[in-house]
Parts: sequence; C-alpha cells; structure tokens
Amino acid sequence: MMMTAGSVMKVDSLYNHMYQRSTPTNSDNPHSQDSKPACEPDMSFNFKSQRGHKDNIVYTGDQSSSSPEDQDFMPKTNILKKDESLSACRAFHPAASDGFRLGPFTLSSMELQDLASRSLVKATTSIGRNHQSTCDNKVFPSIDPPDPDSVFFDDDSDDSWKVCGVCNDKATGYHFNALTCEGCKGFFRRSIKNDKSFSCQYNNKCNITKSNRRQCQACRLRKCIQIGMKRECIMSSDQIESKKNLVLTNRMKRTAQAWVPRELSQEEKDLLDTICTAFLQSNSPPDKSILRGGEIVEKDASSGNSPSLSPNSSNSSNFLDLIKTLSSDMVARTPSNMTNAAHVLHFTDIMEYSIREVIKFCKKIPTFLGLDLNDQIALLKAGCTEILFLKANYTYDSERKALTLGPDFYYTRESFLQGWQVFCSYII
Amino acid sequence: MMMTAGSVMKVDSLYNHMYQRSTPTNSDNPHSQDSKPACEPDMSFNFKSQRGHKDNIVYTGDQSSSSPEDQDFMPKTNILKKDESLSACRAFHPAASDGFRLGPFTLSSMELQDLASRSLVKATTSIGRNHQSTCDNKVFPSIDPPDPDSVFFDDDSDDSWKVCGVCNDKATGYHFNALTCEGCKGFFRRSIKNDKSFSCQYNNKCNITKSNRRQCQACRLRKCIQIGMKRECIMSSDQIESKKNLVLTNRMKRTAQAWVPRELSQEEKDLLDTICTAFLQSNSPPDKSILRGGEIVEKDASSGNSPSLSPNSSNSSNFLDLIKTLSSDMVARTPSNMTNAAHVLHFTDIMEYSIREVIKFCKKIPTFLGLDLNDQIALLKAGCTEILFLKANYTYDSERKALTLGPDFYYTRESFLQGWQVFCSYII
DNA sequence: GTTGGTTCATTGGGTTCA
DNA sequence: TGAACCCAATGAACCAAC
Ligand SMILES: [Zn+2]
Ligand SMILES: [Zn+2]
Ligand SMILES: [Zn+2]
Ligand SMILES: [Zn+2]
Repeated sequence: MMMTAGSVMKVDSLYNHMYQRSTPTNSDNPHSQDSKPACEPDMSFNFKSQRGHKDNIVYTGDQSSSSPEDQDFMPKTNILKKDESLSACRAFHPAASDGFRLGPFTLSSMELQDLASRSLVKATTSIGRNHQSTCDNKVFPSIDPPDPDSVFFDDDSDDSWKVCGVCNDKATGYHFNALTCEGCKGFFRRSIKNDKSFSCQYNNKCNITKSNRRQCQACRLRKCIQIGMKRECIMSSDQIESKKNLVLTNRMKRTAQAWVPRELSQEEKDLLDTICTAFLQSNSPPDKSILRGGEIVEKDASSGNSPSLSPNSSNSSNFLDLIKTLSSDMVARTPSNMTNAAHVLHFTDIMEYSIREVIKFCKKIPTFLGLDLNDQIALLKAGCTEILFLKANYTYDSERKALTLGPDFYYTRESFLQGWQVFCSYII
Repeated sequence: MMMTAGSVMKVDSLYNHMYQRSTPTNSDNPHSQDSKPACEPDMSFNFKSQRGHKDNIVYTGDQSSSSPEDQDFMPKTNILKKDESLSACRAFHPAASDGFRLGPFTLSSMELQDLASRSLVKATTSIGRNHQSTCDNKVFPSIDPPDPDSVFFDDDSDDSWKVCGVCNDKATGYHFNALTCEGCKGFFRRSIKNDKSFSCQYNNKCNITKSNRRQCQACRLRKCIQIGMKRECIMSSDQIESKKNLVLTNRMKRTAQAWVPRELSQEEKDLLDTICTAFLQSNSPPDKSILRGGEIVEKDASSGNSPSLSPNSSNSSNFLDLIKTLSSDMVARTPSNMTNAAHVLHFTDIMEYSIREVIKFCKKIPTFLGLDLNDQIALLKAGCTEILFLKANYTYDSERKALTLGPDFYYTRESFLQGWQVFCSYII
C-alpha cells in the first residue's frame, strides 16, 4: 500500500491497513459485499459499541485532519439514514425489495430501521406500536451493517456497468460526457453554471464515495473533470433562454393542435343538438305582466330622463371610468321614489324571469336531470351568469343596439345606465 | 313581489327559492340531501392529520415566505413597505436613481434598500414584542413523572430512529457527521469554534444523558468526538465570511427582482403623494441662529485649516481605510479648545435640527399619526438614520460636491473630515 | 431510450435570542 | 444553552427534444 500523502494520510492508511486485515470488507469495491460473511450473531445491531471501538483506534492519532475518506471505514454513522438504509435493506435480500423477509415474517424497511435504533435506546417508555410485540424481545440474527457506498442493482436488469465515475453511486447515464449519477450530474452543472471554486480542507486527494461526496466539493469537482466531464456541455444562459423559447413555442403549438377543428363524434353531435334545442325552447318571450314597471321605465327612457353622459365617458370603452362618472353624478339627481320603486321592481322581475328561463333550459337537458339535486343546484349557481351572457349574445339586436327580451322589451345602453343610476341611489 | 335592495343581493336565496318552486320535487328543503351523515369519522381524521409528523420536524414551512416579523409589521403601517420606500426615494431625487453618493462613497440603492428593510425588521421586533407564551409552567398530573432522559416520539412519526449519539435526546439529523440533537450540535460548534478545552471534575467517564449533559462539558465533548463528530465540518471564519457574502448577494438579487417596475395602484400613488408632500414640507431651511458655531466652522474650512488628506486616502473609496488614516493623524493636530467647542456645538445643533425635521416629516403622514405613540417612537428610533440618508440624497449638491442645509449651510467632504477629526479629539 | 434542464422537498450548515 | 429559525446545497423525479 502506497503511503505518499502526509502524516495525516499515513495514519489513515495505517488504519486502512489494519481494518482490511481484520475485516473482509473492501469498501473500495462495491461488489465485494456479496462475499461478505454474516456477522457473528451476538454482535446484533449494537453499532454503538462497534463504533466506539473503532473510533478509539482511529482517533488516537491526529483527529483534526482525518480526511473524509475515513468514512469509508465508518459507515456506521450513516447507516440509519433513511434513504440509505433502504438500499441497504434491499441488499440484505434482493428479492424482497420492499422489506426484509425472515421465514413467515416480513419486516418493512421502516420497521428494520426502527428495530435498529431500538437497540440503541435503552428501555424507552414506548408508545404502543403495532409491531412492537414482534420486535421487542426477538433476537434476530445479526446483520452486517451495510456499506452505504455499495451500489445495488436490480437482478433483472443488467445495469451493473452503470457506475458513476465520480462517486461510485449508480449511474443514470452519460452526463456531460461521462457516466455519472444524478447527484454528480447536478453538482457539476451547478458548479459550472455558478462558476464556483472550492478548496479542499484536506490535501486534495479525497476519495469520493456515495456517502462522502458531499463532504469535499473541491475534490468532487476535480474528480468530475478528471473523468472527463466537460464544461462545454453545460448550456450557456443564452442557450437556455432559446431552449426555453423553443419549449414554449412547442407547447403552444401542441395546445393549438389540440384545438384544431375536428369532426365531431356522433355522441358529441347529439349532445350539441340537445343543448341547442333546449336553448331555443327556453326563450319564451316574457309577458308584460311578468316584467312589471315596464311602462315607467320605458317612459323614463323615451322622455330623456336619463343620466346625461358626457361625450367623453359615453365613448369611453373603459367601463370602470364610466361607472365612476355616473356614481359621482348619482346623488345629485335622484328620480322620485315612485319611479325608483318601479325601476327596481322591473329589474328584479327581469332577473327572476331570466333565471327561470335558464332553469327551464337546463331542465331540458337529460344529462342535467340525471344529476343529484344538489349537484344541479351547484351547477346552476356556478353557471347561471355564463348562460345569461351567452343568451344576451343571442338576443342582442345589433340594429337597435339593444338587448331584447321578447318583442315587448328592449334595453339600450342608456336604459342600462339609467337603471344603474337608480339602483345605486337606491342602495346608498 | 317587491324586493328591497338588500334582498336583491341575496341571489342565492332567490335562486333556491325559485328553483324549488319550479322543480317538481316534494322535498321542502333543497338542501335536504345535504344532510350527509354528520362527520364524526372525519373529525377524528382531521385531528390526526393536524398533529402530523411535521410537529417534530425542524425545518418546516415555506422557505420563500417572508419572516413572521415582516408579516407582523406590514399590517401595522404600510408607510415604509419595502418596495415603496425605494420608489419614494426615487421620487425624492430622480437624478440619483443609481444610489446615494457622498463624494467618492456610494451606497447603491440596493444597499440602501437592504439597510432600510433591516431596520424595519428591527423596529418591528421592538414593536411587536408583546406576545409571550403563557403556558410555560403547565402542571402535569403527577401520577407518572416522566423520565427526563427518555426520549419521546410521536405515534405517527417514524422518527424513532433519530437518537442523539451523545445524550440520547431526540436527534434532529446528522450534524458534523453524526446523528445528534440540536443541543449537542450547538455545543460542539461552540466548543470547536471557540477552541474550548474542558476538564472533567470526576474521572472522565461521565455518562452523558439529556438531563445531565450540561454538567460535564469535558465528557460531553469527548463523547461528541467519540461518536464521530468532525471539527472539519465546522466552517472556518473565512468560509462563514464568504457564505455571508453569498447570502447577501442572493438577498439583493431577490429584492432587485421584486422591484420589477410595475404600475402603481391608486392607493400606492396616494401614499407616495402623501409622503412626498410631507417630505417637501419638512425641509424648512435652518436659520443661522439655530445652527450655532457656523461662522467658526466656515472660517476653519475656508482657511484650509482642515486635515491634510493624503491623495491616496482622498481617492480611496474604502471608507474604513480613510477613517484609519485620519484617526492616526488625529491626536497630533488638535485645534484650540474654543474652536473645538464651536465645532461640536455646531454638530449637535445640526443633529437636533435634522431630527426635528424628521419628526416634522413623520407627523405629516396620517398613517404614522394613527399609530400608538410607543410605536411612533420605536419607528422613529429605528428609521431616523435611514430617513436622514434619504434626505442627504436629496440635499446633496453635486456641483459643489457638498451636502446642503438650506441656502446658508453646506458641507463638503473636507468639512466632514474636519468635523470628524474634531469630534474624535473631543471624545477621546 | 438518451440526455439536456427544471422542480422542489429535504438536509444540514450558521444565527438568533429568551 | 438550545429551540426555532434562515438559507444554500443536494438529488430524485420529472419534462422535453432528439
Ligand atoms: Zn456520482
Ligand atoms: Zn478534498
Ligand atoms: Zn445530544
Ligand atoms: Zn466528566
């Protein structure tokens, strides 16, 4: 074994040597764990004592400058980490990817974790757990603490050649010109894009593994470049910009395509037919007796007793401005109470009539009637305004520039404004 | 059917009423089907989900949301709302939109803004410090006194594997390479950063628990190291420095992004108007009798009786260097006591006058006057300096390169330095 | 399917302050 | 001292183009 680094490394290497002799584990080789023999049964899950023992050896030397490499030989501190222990769990029993099987018992990975930590906690007053009775007093054959840096591959897919060149994690493909995992891919992109520069706290020779790759960014980036990841493969912000535009364009095209007029299915045609028929049949003209107050409203409108619109606001397409102008005028000129009442009466009658027509319309649609009554109400509440809009579209008389309600009633822009004025003066 | 204006608005009931009448249903209440079985089971579910496992997780919540302090502040007054204070600044002095310049020193608008928001948080904290939780000394039934060292886990959270390797308290994650609680995390950092060395009063074999971990720091630290906490994981002061810079940069970028020019609402415009008017009305030029000692100061300045600035420091944009240079000179050349007194008198008069003007300014803002008196004082204390900065931005005369105070007083870079010198020699 | 970029919940550094 | 916080970094999962 080479010992070229400083004294720091010598201690580590020495330890490395000792460790390798006493343990048939070679954490540098992720696949060697297959041949790892099961631990002695009585070692159980007591990582604590194991850890203590090893650390006593390791740290008798120079503690302050041990490189993160030594994590390779102390995976114990990490094994209980959720995500990693999961893969560890799979390593125990590849077939039982969702848990650990022991005869008739199956332990989920969560339960395994729980079990492991339980041995660390001495007799806690535990709150009832479902699986507690099965776990607490049972002695399990000890399971060798898994190497968090070992990569596990599914049996059925031959992805074993896919190993991240940086950290030995499972690679997901070639990224920026090298076979890497998702983590190293993201790390490299971030590092390059943000033009980061790191510095190693040790001696620039950190051995990057899956579990310690976060510890030294400098060496991780160095390794990235070393295995051939290319900064040219990272898009510049300009490229990203244009790519985003392309994506946007494509997306719009796609949605537009979805709207391309197409031949309706027979079912759709039938539905359309039903709706149109229903619509046409729910346009019975209102009788004069239904919309009361009509005469007064009509008289007011024809007698020019309408709000004087400044030409400005009249032509303005800004509805809000118009409303404001009117509102300011409002209080000044208020029609008589009689007239007021007639206007409001007329308005509410219109509303009632209109909503009735909408209901009539809906009730001619079989699908609607098939709904639960509450759903019918909900739909009507939500859609009534929209239907009225559509209907207004249909009943608008472009010649008279007025909304019509049967042959007897029509409402111009001016009568609406007048109505608005009356209404406002009424509620103020 | 006569309807009052009020009932017109109740479209819901109108609709329900009508629907009922026009629906061939014998149900009196259209909501009768609404009477779903009362939701007892739902309640239990809600209860459970409310006290979800998030309770135990430290890092909850939306990170992007502003701090509760900010939120606390906003409703109280929107005078100094972040983005508005800047626009206000621009409005004050459109020419200086790129920042506040004082001779060679430049405070960018970003920095100004950051400064302002910082002080707002300060002010807020002092304003809203009234809510103390009152449930500290809850009395538990004394039937089963809980073991203080037992770790308690929620039923529904699977965090039971998280046990502090040092004290057996509940761990919050991996800290410095080992699974520890918040307490041991902080303890380790403090110990390492301050390079502490402890000694055990017993025999270096204290068993560390949650309840006694404070008793023996030596053994606690030993245990920390024993379980694998690494001193290298504690950032050096350099690293902290650069990280702070990064955070600052990001913060500025973020606020800059939030400044995307947008159309102001009418309310905002009005507010701006109010502030600008108040500002302009609180700029009454000071009378010569108010700022005493002015003649002597002026004479000193014109007679070249000013600190000799080395060209180096004069051109340096590093304020700190400048101060240092001056300070070293300071003791050597001290003006007469008479002159000193005049300078100091003048300076204190300026301060008093300026603060009076700030108060005048604030008192012209209705929202400010609507605040509780203590809040007014807190805001003034916290924001006075910033307002003075903004004001200096406005009163700076770029031709004479001087800050002006009405037509009679102006202060160049040199007079500031002179004043600084006198002041320092006075207080030393 | 491969490989760019993006998203966002999670992690673990430091900081604050009662 | 440590609970509660802030925030950059991380990486699994995802989307889109080829
Ligand atoms: Zn990797
Ligand atoms: Zn390194
Ligand atoms: Zn602890
Ligand atoms: Zn001790």
